[in-house]
Amino acid sequence: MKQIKNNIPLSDETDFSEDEFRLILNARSQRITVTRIDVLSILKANHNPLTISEIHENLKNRKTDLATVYRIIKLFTELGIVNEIDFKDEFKRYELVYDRHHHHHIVCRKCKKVENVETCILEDLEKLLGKKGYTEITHSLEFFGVCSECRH
Amino acid sequence: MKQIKNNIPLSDETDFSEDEFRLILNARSQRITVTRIDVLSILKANHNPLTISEIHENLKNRKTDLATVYRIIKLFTELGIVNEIDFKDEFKRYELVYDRHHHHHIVCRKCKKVENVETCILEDLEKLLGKKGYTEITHSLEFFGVCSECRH
DNA sequence: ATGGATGCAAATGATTTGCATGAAG
DNA sequence: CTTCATGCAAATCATTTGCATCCAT
Repeated sequence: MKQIKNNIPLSDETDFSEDEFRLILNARSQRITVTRIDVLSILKANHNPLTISEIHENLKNRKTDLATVYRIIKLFTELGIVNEIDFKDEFKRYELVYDRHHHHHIVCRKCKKVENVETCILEDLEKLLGKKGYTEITHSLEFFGVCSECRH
Repeated sequence: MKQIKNNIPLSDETDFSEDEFRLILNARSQRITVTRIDVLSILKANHNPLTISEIHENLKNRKTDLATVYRIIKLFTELGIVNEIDFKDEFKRYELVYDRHHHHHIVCRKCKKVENVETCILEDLEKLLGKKGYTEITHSLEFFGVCSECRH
């Protein structure tokens, strides 16, 4: 499923508004449910990549099944609402596509703290790959290190 | 386990020689077995990231258990002989650290062909992160696209 | 009303582990 | 001969799926 976000009028906010979210779901005939809105809120409240079980824990005031979280996150990923991030962990993490601009992460190897890295020197590289004949190029980039607090 | 490759005299080849391999294993009191040497050869013969089961298939003239392949690859990764690569697939892939210089990949989304991307504009970025207080910084970078043969 | 979303339980599939045996040093 | 690597089978664990029920439209 292709991202459709670009076909939807976007607000000036850096976050998805709930209205925008509703538009995206409607455009794909996806129902707006309490659980889906809850997951959106959790992602909005945590500007950090979350694992499936972290999202699930945040939902546990209401009784939501893990399978449902998997299904919702899969849907959100297909709709371009969420980015899947691999930190070479055992778990995938998911982050709201809350910035309209691309960014990356640096993860502390010890405390697992995540900070954003805003940059796009990679655009040139993608152009280079375009010349090699590739189309629809995307990339994923993660940094790993030990943060100042963890370095004793 | 830290990479120890830097403590070992390196040949001028771009590939690990078998001697070098033996030195690395010896330095860590790891035994040199037929299966381990076979896995090394398979990785040397395929300068493309391989999945565990691809490695296993290459071994199936001799009867090697999948669990053994997992164990060997885990060891090789810890020894710095092999890099683990995530292509947002369902499978992890492993590639011999055959170049002494860092490189990345571009993967065709359709035929899964892998090409190397030689570059290191990222060194500047790592310096930047160093100023932020991070140490022991590494990164992982993958590109995804559709190659010219797959674009009809 | 009707089809899609969810809960529940069972299945799947990659990866790991315990244990007995065989091979490397 | 002693320790560690391997084969085998079972366990583990994240993720997926089938089905009945519930809820959004």
